[in-house]
Amino acid sequence: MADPKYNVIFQILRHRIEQGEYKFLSLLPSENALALEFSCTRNTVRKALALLAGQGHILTMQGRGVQVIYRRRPVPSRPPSTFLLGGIESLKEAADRNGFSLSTRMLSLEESYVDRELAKRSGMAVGEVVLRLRRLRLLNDVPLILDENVFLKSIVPSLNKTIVESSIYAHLEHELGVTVGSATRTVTVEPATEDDVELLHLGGLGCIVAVTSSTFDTNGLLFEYTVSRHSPIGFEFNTTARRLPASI
Amino acid sequence: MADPKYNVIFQILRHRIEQGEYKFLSLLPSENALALEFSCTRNTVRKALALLAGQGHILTMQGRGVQVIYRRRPVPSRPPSTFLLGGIESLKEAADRNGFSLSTRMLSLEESYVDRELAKRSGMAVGEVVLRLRRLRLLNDVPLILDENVFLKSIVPSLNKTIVESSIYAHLEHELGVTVGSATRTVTVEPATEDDVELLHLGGLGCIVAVTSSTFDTNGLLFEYTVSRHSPIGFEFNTTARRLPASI
DNA sequence: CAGTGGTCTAGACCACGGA
DNA sequence: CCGTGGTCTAGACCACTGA
Repeated sequence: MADPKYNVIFQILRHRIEQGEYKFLSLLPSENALALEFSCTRNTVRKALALLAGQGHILTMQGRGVQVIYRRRPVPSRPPSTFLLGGIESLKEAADRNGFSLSTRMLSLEESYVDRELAKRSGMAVGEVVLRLRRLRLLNDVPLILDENVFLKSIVPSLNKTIVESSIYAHLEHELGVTVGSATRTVTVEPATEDDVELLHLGGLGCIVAVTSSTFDTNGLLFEYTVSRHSPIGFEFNTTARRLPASI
Repeated sequence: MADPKYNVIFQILRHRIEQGEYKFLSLLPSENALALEFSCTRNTVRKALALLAGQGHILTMQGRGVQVIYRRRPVPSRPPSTFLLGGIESLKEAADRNGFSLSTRMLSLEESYVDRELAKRSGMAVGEVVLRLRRLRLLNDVPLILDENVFLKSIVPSLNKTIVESSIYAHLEHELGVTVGSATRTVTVEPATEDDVELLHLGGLGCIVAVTSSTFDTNGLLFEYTVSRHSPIGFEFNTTARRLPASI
């Protein structure tokens, strides 16, 4: 099964919602009707609906129906977030999807070890051999993000300028066969350092947004720890919250 | 069914993980074993596991098992986020849970209408009658958040200083019978205004974190629009991302 | 009352991983 | 090969909404 049925249904329904076929505040066809249309059981439809709810596209109401709560957003002035929709998407993918040009400049690349301090922050074991990488990322030629990546050398044995300035994630996925399983992220705001001021376009603001991220591959190995220092200019992070038991 | 079985299982498993009974990087019992333990089917266990995965506590690996990826976090210096875990939690609840004192000072409260500009931002209809409210919120007596709430008057007919300075959400839920269905939030960073500088403890930083939020009740009515201006001092926002199809 | 979404069971088949 | 998680079906019963 290349693409699960619930995922196909999810894509179709999302498309209908985003194209306005199902309008803001209107009700979707009932679960039974959708099950009939897609020749599947209610359970399968419900999984597709759960995905839509997770994106903040719909709201299910017991006894009444499923309401569309998606509103078209104004076109963003830069990719709204590296991490849209609770999913996992690389910055390059996000830029492509929104029609922005992304370029990357490698600042440094070196082999190193995990010390106690990094171990505490990242969750990696003390003494692990890692590659440390610093990159400057420009959106539409404006330097907006300073990335500091740490990769486990056992997973990512080597990197070079070419890989690092195109897309590391494409390299990981296609060349190394690494796929991301889960990532936990923390967003904080910090005073800009001299490096930040020198390298990033901060628009006069003396702070940056730090997105710190620990990433597990699908084998359950914590292989990446990254701190992305974002210029606050145009930074946007979107998320949807809902009452807990509705997320099934 | 007061509390669904999958939710009970979820709570139990989460407790075991957070107490270290199931350790970081170890495997959970198999789904079949858990189904046996809790006298239910695999499907029900899987719903509980989906909730744990949604919190970044576990990572499921096909053919291998379910790995614990939860790490104990250092005690935060203030409640890490109003909106932990993709769920919905009021600031008061978050403060209580983390043992922080929260106090609130009402700055203004007035009746108003939704104009075109607010309609565009919030998604409310032009001309709706609303209550507009400004509050200063202090954590451990430090003024850290400036809240600007807009409530639909048809849902929240009246407010007063007492309600507004204790917990609006408790009032909504217990007195008015309003429950939250879904909320979409956007996090941005903005230059501090004069008001911000005067009212908030900014620690010398010239910016604030704006968390903008549109909230639907369980009847599918967009009844609240809020902009919370947070001091960047200690601001922290946590989230978990995972490959999409795993969220079922 | 009929129709909606919410929960749960029983059982099937598949894809993947490791011994 | 067996055990793991991933998908899906068929059908049941419940809780809630609105006519």
